[in-house]
Amino acid sequence: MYKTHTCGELHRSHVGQQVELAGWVHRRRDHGGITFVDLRDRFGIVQIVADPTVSPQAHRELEEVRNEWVIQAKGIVRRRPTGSENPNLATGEIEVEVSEIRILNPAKTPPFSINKDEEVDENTRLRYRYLDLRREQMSRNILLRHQVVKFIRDFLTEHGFIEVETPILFKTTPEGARDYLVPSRLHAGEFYALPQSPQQLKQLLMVAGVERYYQIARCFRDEDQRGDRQPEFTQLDLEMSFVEREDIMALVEELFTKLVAEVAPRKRLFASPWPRLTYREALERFGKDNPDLRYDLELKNVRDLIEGSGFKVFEAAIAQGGDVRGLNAKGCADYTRKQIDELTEYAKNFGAKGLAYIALPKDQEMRSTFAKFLSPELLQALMDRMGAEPGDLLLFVADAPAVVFETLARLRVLLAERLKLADPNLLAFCWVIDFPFLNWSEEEQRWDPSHHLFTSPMLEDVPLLDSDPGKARGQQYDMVLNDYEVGGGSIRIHDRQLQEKVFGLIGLEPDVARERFGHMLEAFEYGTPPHGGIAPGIDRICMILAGEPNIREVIAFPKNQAARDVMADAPSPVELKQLEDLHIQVALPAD
RNA sequence: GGUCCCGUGGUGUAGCGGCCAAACAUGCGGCCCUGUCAAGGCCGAGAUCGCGGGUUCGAAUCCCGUCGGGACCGCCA
Repeated sequence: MYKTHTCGELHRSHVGQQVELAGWVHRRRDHGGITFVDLRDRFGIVQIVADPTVSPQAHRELEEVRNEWVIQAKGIVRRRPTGSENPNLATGEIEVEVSEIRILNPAKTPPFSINKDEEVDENTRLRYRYLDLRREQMSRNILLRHQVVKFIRDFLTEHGFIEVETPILFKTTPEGARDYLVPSRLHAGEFYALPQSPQQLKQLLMVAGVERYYQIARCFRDEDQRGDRQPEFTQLDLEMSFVEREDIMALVEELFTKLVAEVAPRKRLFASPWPRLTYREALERFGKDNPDLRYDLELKNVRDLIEGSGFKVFEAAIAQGGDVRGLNAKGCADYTRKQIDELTEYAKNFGAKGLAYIALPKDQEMRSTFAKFLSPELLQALMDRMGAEPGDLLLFVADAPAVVFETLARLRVLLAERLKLADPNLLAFCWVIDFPFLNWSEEEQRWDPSHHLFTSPMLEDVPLLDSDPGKARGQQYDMVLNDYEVGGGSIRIHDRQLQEKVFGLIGLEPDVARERFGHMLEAFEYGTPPHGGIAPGIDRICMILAGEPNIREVIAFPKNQAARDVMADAPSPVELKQLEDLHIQVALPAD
């Protein structure tokens, strides 16, 4: 070993000890006569002192040394002279008086500073990710991620789970996201697919009698990127046999409640036990099924109040089966026309034709897009419904229900951001349950599973699959945290007949279903336990626990928005020979 | 496929028609300095303003295109 101690562990109890340290030069302060170097390793920073009268060799070597050089230092730990302790440093009570310095590897000046927490262009950070990861914030994030995964592994192991690896080379499932394909050398014209999740495999492990499975599983989806989406990402994939919805939810709730206390003690839970919302309730109150519960700003249905008011915009929407709902932007009555226009423009992105509003300034006259239809009684009724008082701004959307929900949900998030309503130290976990089992897809003209095609309907709703499939509820549950869906799961179908029925409902021809999922159907005939599971997203959870704005900050080597690794420059062209081995011809787009 | 935003020394910013062959901070190089810890002092090097075209007497600044990056929509069972 190059070191007897880590930089971070040294303490006044080590005073008098001869130590050997190795690490990176974090900073160097050359006073001419005496030189200080902050030596950094993963565990912390310690000050080493080179006094030319004690060791001319060490002092001379440190004259050469620059930031990020890798060095080894031998010396004696001693208390710092009184008055020169550094309370900002964990090791600030002591220092190491060096007797010998060995330069292990010099370093070029890095393209950005490692020892300072300053904004750097992300492209540059990604090109030099190995340097970026040396920076305190990134190394903290990577450590946090390790602690999260470690906690999960320990917790689940204690609860009788075993981690089983599943294949990365598997089979295409065209009904989900776009697959990443891997050509087969041995089977010309055939392809493996990288798993979008180990869904089928974990169910087959239940058939195999594993009963309690988990995996820190890499998943792959070839879709466009977002701040919370990468082409490859990591899920805690988990499955249990002989359980019902409640069992999974209780387990996961306990897991993450304890995890937060352990690895993010400075964060507070918004509510424990976690609130549960039905899908319908989430929609009614927040406009979406992954609501941020950290603040109120709830949607209110005002259709019954407004019906018959004579305001054409509202009446027309209602006549077409639409809704009228609103939000109370507390204290925003002084928004200018321009600010409201901005909100309106934003709302139009989501299909709303416009925004109706009532501004209620204190000491001034009310302003409204539909003032002349607002009788004193109607105004009062609206204010009562919206919980409004002078100073507030009421915003309304009248449209098809889906548009109303989407628009108001977006406005709610936007306003909360502007009004700083969301406490960044709060973790608002909640469950959303009772999802519709199927959603009607307009463009495909058929039913789509709202979760995935192995999700079980509520057993009491199975008869509805024949009579009124849209009314059936699924045994699905989503885990939501601060405006993000961080996990989804369900009780699965474990019966071949029911599975085939669902395949039929979503328009999978029996022969296609057998070709793609024959192994599942067959397995279900060999004694399959009732089972279910969930798959929380590790990246998103770490991102929120770390307080980061995107998932790339908690992934050591992420891809950029164009799904490129800018450090290694992947993807890249390959040798013709490689393509020939794989029986692949490249057909580039014409232009 | 679409919408919006950004691109100025190594890094982060300022400048947004002439005062700019570009300013500030930091970093970098040299010299001085024995108790600093974002050490300090002095000196110095470093950008044809992403690229191409256009408008103009004059462009970092305005326009068009292009490339790169980011946010979002579509997409993500």
